[in-house]
This record gives sequence, C-alpha cells and structure tokens, in this order.
Amino acid sequence: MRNATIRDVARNADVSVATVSRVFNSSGIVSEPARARVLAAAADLDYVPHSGARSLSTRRTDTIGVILPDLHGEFFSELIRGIDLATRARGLHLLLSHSHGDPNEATTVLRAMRTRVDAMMVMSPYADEGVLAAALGGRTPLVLLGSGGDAGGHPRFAIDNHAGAYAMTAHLIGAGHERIAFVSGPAGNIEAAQRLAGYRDALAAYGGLPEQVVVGDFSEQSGARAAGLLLAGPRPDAIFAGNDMMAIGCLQALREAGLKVPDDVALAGFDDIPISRFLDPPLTTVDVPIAELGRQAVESCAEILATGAPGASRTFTPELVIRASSGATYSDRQDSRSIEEEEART
Amino acid sequence: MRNATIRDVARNADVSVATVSRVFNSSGIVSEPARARVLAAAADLDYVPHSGARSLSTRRTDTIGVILPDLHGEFFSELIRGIDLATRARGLHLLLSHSHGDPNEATTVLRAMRTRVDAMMVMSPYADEGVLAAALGGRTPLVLLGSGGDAGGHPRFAIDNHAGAYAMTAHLIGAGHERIAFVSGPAGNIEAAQRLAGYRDALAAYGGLPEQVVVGDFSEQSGARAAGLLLAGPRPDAIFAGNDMMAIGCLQALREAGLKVPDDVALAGFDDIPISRFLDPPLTTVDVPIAELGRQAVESCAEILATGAPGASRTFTPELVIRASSGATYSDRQDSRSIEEEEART
DNA sequence: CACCCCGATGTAACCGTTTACATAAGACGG
DNA sequence: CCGTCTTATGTAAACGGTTACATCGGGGTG
Repeated sequence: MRNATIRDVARNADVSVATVSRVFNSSGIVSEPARARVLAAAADLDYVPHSGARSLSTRRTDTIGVILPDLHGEFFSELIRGIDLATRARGLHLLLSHSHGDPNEATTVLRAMRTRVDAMMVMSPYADEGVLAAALGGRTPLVLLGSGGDAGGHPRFAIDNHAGAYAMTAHLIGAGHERIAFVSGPAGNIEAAQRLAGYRDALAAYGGLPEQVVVGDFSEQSGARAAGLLLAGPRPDAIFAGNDMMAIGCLQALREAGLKVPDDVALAGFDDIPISRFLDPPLTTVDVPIAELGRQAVESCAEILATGAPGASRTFTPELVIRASSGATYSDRQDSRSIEEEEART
Repeated sequence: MRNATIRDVARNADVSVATVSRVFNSSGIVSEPARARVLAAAADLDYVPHSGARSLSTRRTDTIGVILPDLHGEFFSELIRGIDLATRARGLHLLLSHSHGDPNEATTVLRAMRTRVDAMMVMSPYADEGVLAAALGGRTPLVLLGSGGDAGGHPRFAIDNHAGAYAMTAHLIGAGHERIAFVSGPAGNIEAAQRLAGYRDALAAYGGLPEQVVVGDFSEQSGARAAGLLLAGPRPDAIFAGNDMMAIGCLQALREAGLKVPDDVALAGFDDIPISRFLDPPLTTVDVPIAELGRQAVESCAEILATGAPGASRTFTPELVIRASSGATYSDRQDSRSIEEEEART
C-alpha cells in the first residue's frame, strides 16, 4: 500500500489539495469546518507530507548538516548535544557526519551533504576553509566551529585558546612553578597552535621563564609518551597539557614513575571534559562552554536562513577551573568569568 | 543564480536528461564520448543532483534516522561513532535526534523523521515499542537498540545485561565478598531491571547471599546518594553499581566518608566507559561493545533495505573487566570472551 | 441595482529527478 | 534490399508537494 498523499487527503476531506496544503503550513485562510475535515482525513490516513516533494517545491530541507573532525570522546558528545538541542528547538533536523580530521574527506562529505541541507556547520581545525566553501558551491550558508584558518567571511564560533592557555600558564606561575613544560597538540592543528602561543606569551610576559615543549596529538597515549620524554631530562615543576586527554596520559606516566601530583610535579589540562574532576587528583583545567558554542552556532545558522544576513562570529573566552592537580594553595574556583566578545563580521 | 539542474547539464553536454541521469546512476548504457561530455559539463556547472527530487522519484532517501534517549556522555558518543562509521561505509546519511528518554517525545520525533529516512534505529529503554512502530505507520523499517519491551518482530541489537550483572556478581563473590549491595538504575528502565535480575540470580545461585538494593537513576549524583544510604546501615563488603557513572558517585561518597576502596569496600560498575580505567582505583566493570553494536545495527538496516527481509536480532554478551576496585587478588583480565549469539527473529 | 471587496476555495503550473517506452542507426543474415 | 537485432539515445509521464492566479458567492455602499 502506498503512503497517503496530499491528494488522498484532499479527496477524503472533500477539498482541494491547495486547502490541505494551507492547513499543513498554517498559511492562507481556511474555514474552520474545512480545516477540521482535513485534519480528520489526515489522521485517518496517517498522512505525513513527503519531505522530498516539499523540499523540491520550497527549496528548503529544514535540515542542518554538521561535520566534525571526529566523534570520539566527551568533547564531541557535548558539542552534538548542544547542537541537537538547538536544532530541535527550531524544528530543524540534524544530519551528522565526520571527516576523520582529514580536509579532503571533509570536502567529499560536504559535497554529498550539500543538497540535503539548508546550511552547514563544519569543524575543521586544519586550516583552509576556502576549500570547504568551494565544495559548497557558494550557495549553502556555512558556519565554522572552532578555530581555523581564514574564515573567508563565514561566521565562526570558537574558543579563545590563546587566552585560556595564557591564563592557565599565569596560574601555574602564580602557584610558584618556574619550570613549566607544555605538551602541545599536533602540528598543523590551529587550536593547538593557539594554545601553544598562549603558553609562550605568558612565559614571556612573566619575566621570560624558560619554555619546554613536547608535541603530542591530543590522544591519551601521546600524553603518556610526552611525560616520559619530559621525565628523561631535568624534571619540570609543572606540566601543562594541551588538552585533558593528554593530561590523563601524563598522569598515568607520572604515577608509574612514582611521582606524586601535584607535590612532585603539578599538572594542568585544557577542555574540562567531565572526566577531569574525577581524576585523582582532580585536574586543574580550562573550561570550554562547548554545548553552548554548538547551540549558538545553530542559532546563527537559523538566523542566516531567516534573514539572509551574513551573521556574526563569536569567540568564547574560556574559564579557568582550578582543582588540586596544579598545586595551588587555594582551591576555590578563580573568578575569570566567561566574557564573550561579539565580533563584527569581516 | 539557480543551482544547475540536470537539464542544464544535458543542454551543455548536448545530450538528453536521460543520458545524464544514466551517467550519474551508472545505470543503462552510455557511449564513452557522451559520458565524458556529461561529466565535463557537470563539473563545469558544479552540478549536484537535487536529493529531494531524487527521493521523490525513487522513494529512497539513502538516510537512516537514529533516535537515542540522550546524547550525554561517552556511552552515546561511542554509539554514534559506531553508527556513523557504518553509515558512511555504506554511502548512507545519518539523521540524528534524541528523545530526552521520554517515549512520547520519541513518538513525536519519529513522526517528524519518518518521511526523511529509509529506516529508523531507536533506543528506548522504556518499554512499549509498539507505540514506536505505530508512529512509523508500519512502512519504515525499524531496528531497536538496547533492551526494551516486546520487539514486535523488529530486529533488536542489545546487550545481555543479565549475563553481565550475573558474571560481575559472581566475580565479587569469588573475590570473597559476602555482603554485596546493588545500586540499581531507575524503575521502569528495562536495562536496569535486567541488571538487577542478574545480580539477584547470582546471589541466589551462590547459596542465597543476602541482597541489598538501592535505586538510583544512572546519574553520578544518584550514585553518591545511594552510597550514603548504604553506609548509614551495616557496611557492605562490596557495592555493585548498575552503571559506571553511579559507581563514580559511590567512589566520591566513599572517599568522603574516609573509606578505602577496595580495602574497606569493594566497588564495581557496568559499561566500561573510558573514564573507568583512569579512576583511582581503576574500576572493575563490565565492558559493552557499544560502537560495534551500533555498527551492526546499521548493517542490519542496510540489509533490510536491500533484501526486504526482516533481519536478525543479536545479543552481545559483555565482558568482565577486572581492575583494582573490586579487591580481587588477581588483576588480569578474566577470559570471558565476547560470545555472541545469533537469534532467530521472533 | 450595479459595483466592489473580501473571504474561501479550486486549478494547474512548476520544482528536478528517474525510467518505461519509443526511436534511430548500423550490422548482419538471408 | 529488406526484416531483425543491437546499441545508444531521446521523449514524456510520473513522483508529491506549493503557490500564483482565477473563481465564486455574498455583503456592504453609493
């Protein structure tokens, strides 16, 4: 048996298809009795408008496409949660995929998605958003998530990685640490580069403390490896890992080396993933309002779609979360409240 | 400027729309020169077929809809990851939403999705899948994720919660614990009920050890509350939490009460979320192959779509992961390898 | 009473594909 | 030299909505 179509409903309700359509779109004027008959017939036939036909006719899909570099871990599940809440609130659908962090793959996925969505949200920390925009053919609105290369005029919702890393480094210095090592994210990753720069600038600003950098890849294993490397030389007072997963890896390695955190070596991370506060010791880190970022990015998409206007970018200033691992004498939450800056579109 | 249509491509390539369509669907026979002209024209115009029009014509969307009760935490991000990998491998798209765990909301979401997808995958631990199937109008294939009520003939991919809880309880008994308390998931949740039953059956099988059950809601806070309640009475030898998040809550509460895990009280969880092995002590738990479950559920969908056949269900037997928190004298991984059972469809 | 306006509804063109069927052009055997 | 059989291509009718425009029946106004 075929699905019921608008013509079936029209016939059963003894009206024209136009009237049925008007009822379902709350557009135009329909008399009360006609509306009631239509709704009854639709319920009776279990009619649901065919989204393909509708999108063919209206040139809208009511769907937002999201491409993330990865789907692994709590960071992304938080982001997806924020995005899903916002799309739902707006009656939009969410088409999801990931790109294995590979820009070429992102392009492929983008092309496959582009006729199915009204707008795209992409997180691609590996520069060159020009390629992405090109893959969209310039017709589908694009909103960027997280830091990256030149936004090319597209709205971007990102974290101020530099400010976060700077604040954390300052905190570690304030706690009395002098030899502060940094475990960086992978080369080419722009978020990683920004965090590294924040660390360096803070060291420089506080009297030129010596820097020591080991490169990881944001994974737990690379964090453990990095800690191993750092312990091979003269022991640092503190290790600042470029994200929490690497901090966890460091923690494991330090524990295995028989060192106490924070007494022997202090430790800090970045992201404030939910695990962090359950570690022993609880991890000092930088809190990133990730679900909120996703939510606002969706709002931005919706606004672009509604108004056609290009939409504003926004950078979220993250918040320091001080816990036991950094060896600060005070343990309350430092009050660097989330200051958000509105930027004019370039 | 309009997006290019198949007619634009046909005109530029000096062929008919049928030929263009044949090229893009690798169907029918097209001469080499014609194919080349079509591809050139398409590339030139940046042509991408309109998915709405295509789905109108073919009655397919190449999309699978997924509804989860929640998107919070690592459990779901793992599941989504598994699902996404499989859909991608099959050239399918993934439309995602969640239902706040509410069956009514699940129904609403289902209705909104049903014309946009070829098949639905739903995780709804609150019984009554009949409602879900009804919301689909019986035309869209449905695959169930996780345990629930009567599957009504739909394939289901689930964990053997009973076996997992039974094995864990047996392990705790084997480690010498006698007063073993259980922190259950919420009433009405079928997965929770199955785990509780596994715990009870194991106690009974091992000489009728006394049971002690506190009800939580799978959240960390409820775990802490439950531990508080348990410590108010005579102290149990071991606490078996119905999932890892509650185990974490217990761990916090026990620590605050000045008790050592596992020396004063042993602790175990369920799910083996990635956090678990980073806790102090690392948590003994039950590993659930969640990404794999998602992957196979997608394969099942794809098979149903390809063959029209109803598809088989599958129950995954989870694996015990023994770490320090359970106070077992041996610490190696018990060899209860993942035995998977194929079930005939009901 | 002629006219206009307005609310309610219907008609039919259009959105961009796929595909059944028709057609055309050679090749080939008789 | 004419059917017949391939191979390659074109024509046009769906698919199921939306919506511009036409129509129609009253009610008010001059």
